[in-house]
Amino acid sequence: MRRDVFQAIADPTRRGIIILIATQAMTPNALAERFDTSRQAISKHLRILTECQLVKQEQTGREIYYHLNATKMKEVADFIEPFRQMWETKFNQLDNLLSNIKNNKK
Amino acid sequence: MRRDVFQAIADPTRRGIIILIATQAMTPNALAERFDTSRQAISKHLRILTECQLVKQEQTGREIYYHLNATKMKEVADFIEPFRQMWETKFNQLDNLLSNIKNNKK
DNA sequence: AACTTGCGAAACCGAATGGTTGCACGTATA
DNA sequence: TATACGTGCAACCATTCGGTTTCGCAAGTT
Repeated sequence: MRRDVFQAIADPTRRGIIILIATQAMTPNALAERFDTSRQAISKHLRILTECQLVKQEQTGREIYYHLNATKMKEVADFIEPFRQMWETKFNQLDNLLSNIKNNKK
Repeated sequence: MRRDVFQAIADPTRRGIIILIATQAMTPNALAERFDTSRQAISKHLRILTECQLVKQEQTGREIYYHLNATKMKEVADFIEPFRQMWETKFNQLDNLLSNIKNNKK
């Protein structure tokens, strides 16, 4: 099935998985211990993350280590980035407002 | 209902709405003309965007203009940002690899 | 060879999603 | 006042989602 990165990160458990494997690759069993769900449920999340290429598999023996493919995260960053100016200039406007109030009080 | 920004941007139509109203506030009717769905469907999307505070309403007469609240987008940026180094250093490694090959050929 | 371990896939289930149609209500206009 | 317009809301529907339980299979272990 055609998967979408935005849909993949919509689920909080999947965001948790992403954060966990960012620093170190992990197996489904190891991941399942960190969440309050079954291994199979984690496996389904990993399937979704794999389908949209947010995650890569690396099999060693009967264990499968899941790595993060951070490059794919760039798609989200590209969507967000155009709006960065908007919220940062908003803070600047607030700063200006505050400094104006400060100057008036003098 | 408790809404989540990540879930809000998971839908492509909602991302389209966000992009459209980023530059200029728009009414539901005006938005509906830009998509291949009914006005009511757009209205439901706007409700979801409003509930997670990605969007603000401004009523003038019988028209309601929807503005983007870009500040809320920062929540997504905060999640993405820690991974930026990972994909950027990956590009750097590729650059190093390429320059090494180039040097060896000399 | 028999057993255990780690894993994915399939079947099933309740809840949520995204869409539609029909309606109600306030606001402008004739 | 009667009519048209802009909008949100409720009811309904097919599909998807996230979870569980059960199973099959390959890889180690005894």
